[in-house]
Amino acid sequence: MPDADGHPEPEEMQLGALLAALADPLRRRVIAELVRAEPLTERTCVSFGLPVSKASLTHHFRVLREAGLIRQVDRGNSRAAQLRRDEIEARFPGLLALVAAEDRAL
Amino acid sequence: MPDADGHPEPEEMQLGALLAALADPLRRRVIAELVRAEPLTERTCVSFGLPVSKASLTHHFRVLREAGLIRQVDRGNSRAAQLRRDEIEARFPGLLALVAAEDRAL
DNA sequence: TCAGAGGTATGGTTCAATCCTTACCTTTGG
DNA sequence: CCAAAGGTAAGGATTGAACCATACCTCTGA
Repeated sequence: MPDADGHPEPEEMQLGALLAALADPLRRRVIAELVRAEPLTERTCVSFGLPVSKASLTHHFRVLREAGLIRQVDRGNSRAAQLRRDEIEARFPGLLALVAAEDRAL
Repeated sequence: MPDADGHPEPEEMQLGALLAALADPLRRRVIAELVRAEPLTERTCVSFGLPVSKASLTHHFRVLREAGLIRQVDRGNSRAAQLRRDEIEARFPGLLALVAAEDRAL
């Protein structure tokens, strides 16, 4: 069962949900940046500078979280988003590399 | 430019379109079967036994074709669908393996 | 020649994704 | 204490995806 914040366990991750999450260009941009960053990088939603409202940000990050791509942890003032790199790589090897390899010019 | 039937050239394939096409479980089922089959296997739309109408079949196979996943060639009586295995593998290595590795119990 | 199989096109419905605005909560930091 | 920042929730508009029924086209094969 996913935890209270909707993080699925690795064995609960669904390929369909991951692909659907990554089909959106904004969400793919977030994941691509995290893949290219240092392994344990933590970022706030706002820090990606996506051209949408705060409410839409919440939506997109929920999709990423519930698919299992990111983990969001409470940091008091904010919620830090972190790529679940190793867990994804173990279950769906090569997936993150595909996203990272995409042309940066979206 | 895609040809008259909407087949994109390898360099025209968009990761977003491929992921969106593969996000649908029926379409993923088609691709998974083709990946597991003999390399040059040709199948008709109907042969996959998908639980949708003929009109919906046309829709799904168009999505697969326009994303670049399959090639549909005229065989007179019918149109044969063939996986564009090598072209996809060259441009998005590992993508097909992910689909093929998914649990067969959809 | 013509019935049937494989596909496509059209028109229309339904449902979900995306997006926004507004309002509100929590924590930090002055 | 209180303003500002990060984030969520609720409500509503818009768009597109998926689906079906029907009609139609083309080719095969009896």
